[in-house]
Amino acid sequence: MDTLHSEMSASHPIFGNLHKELAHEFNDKRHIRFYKKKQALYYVGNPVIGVYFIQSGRGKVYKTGPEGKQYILRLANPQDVLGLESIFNPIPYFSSTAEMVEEGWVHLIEKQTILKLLAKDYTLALNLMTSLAAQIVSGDDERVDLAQRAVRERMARLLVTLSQNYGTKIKTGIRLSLKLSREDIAEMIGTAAESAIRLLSEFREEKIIGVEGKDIIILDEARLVRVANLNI
Amino acid sequence: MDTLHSEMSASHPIFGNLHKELAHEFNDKRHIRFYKKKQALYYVGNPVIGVYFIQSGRGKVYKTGPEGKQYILRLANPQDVLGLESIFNPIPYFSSTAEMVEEGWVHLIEKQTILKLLAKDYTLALNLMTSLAAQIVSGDDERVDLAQRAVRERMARLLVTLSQNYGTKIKTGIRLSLKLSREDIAEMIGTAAESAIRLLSEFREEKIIGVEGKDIIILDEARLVRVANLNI
DNA sequence: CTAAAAGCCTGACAAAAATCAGATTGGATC
DNA sequence: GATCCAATCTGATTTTTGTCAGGCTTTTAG
Repeated sequence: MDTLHSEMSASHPIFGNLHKELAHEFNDKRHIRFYKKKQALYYVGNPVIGVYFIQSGRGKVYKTGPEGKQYILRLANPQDVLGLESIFNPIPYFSSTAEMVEEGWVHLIEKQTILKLLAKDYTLALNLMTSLAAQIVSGDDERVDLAQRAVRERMARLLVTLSQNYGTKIKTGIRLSLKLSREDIAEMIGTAAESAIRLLSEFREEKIIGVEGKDIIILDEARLVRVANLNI
Repeated sequence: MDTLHSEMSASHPIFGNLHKELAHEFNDKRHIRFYKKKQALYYVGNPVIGVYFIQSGRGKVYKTGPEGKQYILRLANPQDVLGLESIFNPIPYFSSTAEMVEEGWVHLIEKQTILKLLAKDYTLALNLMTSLAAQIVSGDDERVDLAQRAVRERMARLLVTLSQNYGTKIKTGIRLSLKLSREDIAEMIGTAAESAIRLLSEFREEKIIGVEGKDIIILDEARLVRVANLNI
C-alpha cells in the first residue's frame, strides 16, 4: 500500500534536509500504524517511547486540569510531530496526552533512533530546536492571551488562527472543516462549553461567521481580526 | 576581577559536559557586562544577537499584552540562560523582553558562537534541547493553570513555586526576598494588582503567610499547597 | 427503525474578578 | 523634618464568566 511505503519529504521542517543515508535509515526505523478517531497515541504519565509523526488525519494534545477538564495545548495536522518536548524532557514520561481527532496513519519514531541520528547529523538537531523554539514562542503568546484577554477575544483569535492553519477558501469566505465539538473549542480557549456556544451564536448573529453542522465558515475575517484585537 | 575570569561550571545544565577545548572557546567568546536593576538585556522585536547567561543578580522575561500590561513569563536566577527560544525561532527577533530585577553580571553569548559549537559538539545540542523541552512543559502547565484555576489557587501555586526556587529557610518558615512589587506578582499570575493585594491580605489573615515590607514569609507551607490544589 | 445517549442551545442565576475611587503608608529628595 | 510621589490597601460597584436546569437535535448502537 502506498501509504506504508511513502518516504519522508525532503522539504519537511524537521526531517527534511538530512543526509541521504540518514533519511533512508529513518525510513527503515519507523513503525507505522492506523489510528481511529479518539484513539490515543500516548497518555500523560506513560513512559516515553518516541515521537509521533502524523501522516494523515488529525490529532490533539491535551492536559487534564484539577477538575478533570481538558485543556487542548495544540492541534496536529499531517506532517506535524507530537511528543518532541517529552523525549527531551529530563522526566522520561509523557507530559501530556495525545489522541486523534480524525482517523489516520501515524509513524512512531523511537527515541533512540532520534538520538542516534542526532549524533550523526547536526541539521536534525537544528531542525528540532527550531521546532521546539516555535512551540515555546506560541505557547508564551497563548499564556499572555489567557492572562489578559477576555473570552470573546480569545475565541476570535482562535478562529483566526484555525482559519489560517486549517481553513480552505470558498466563495463566501473560509471554511473550517475541523471535526471539533463545541466542548473541544471551549477547551482550546479555557472557557466553559456554554460560553463557547454563546459566543459562536453571537458571531453568527453578527454575520461574522456561518455555521453548517460542525463546520464554521468565516464570513468576515477583517471583523474577526478586529474583535480578536490582534496587533499584528 | 574574579567575576570576569570565572569559567563556566562543568556541571552547568547547558554548558557543562562539553569537550575541554570547546569549553575554553566558549569562555573566550563571551562578552560580560554589569546590568543595573530595571536595565533591559533585550527588547521584544529587536534583532537577536545571542543568549544571556546570568552570572549574578536576577532577571525577568515578559511580554506586553494588548492593554499594555506586562505578563511575566519567567524569572531567571544565576546560572539561568535567557533568550534561547529566540535564537532558534525562525523569526530573527526577540519574542519577549528581558530585564534585571536585581543588578548583576551577565554574559552575552553570540548566536554564531552557539551555532558553531553546536556543529562540533553533540552534547551541547542535547543540553539545549533538554532546556527548551523543560521550558515547553512548564509553559504548558501554566497554560492549564491560567485556563482552569481560580486566581486564589494560582497565587498559592506561585508562592509555593517561588519559595522552592528562591526561598531561604528561617525559624518561622521560608523567606522570599524577591524584590517584586505587588504589581509584578499580579502580572505573574495574570490578575489585577488589587486582586493580588487582597489575596495576600487574606493569606496573611489566615496565618498562611507573613509580610515584612516586600518580603513574604511562608508560615504554613502545607496549607498553602492545599490551597494551591496541586496534585504533585 | 427506534431507543438511548451525546451534543447543542438558551435562559436564569450565582460567583469570581475587574474596575473605580479614595485613604493610608512608605520611601526618596530637598 | 517636610514634601512629594509611588506603592499599597480597602470598600463599593459593575462586568464577565461559570454553573445549573431544561428543551431540542443529532448521532450512535442495537
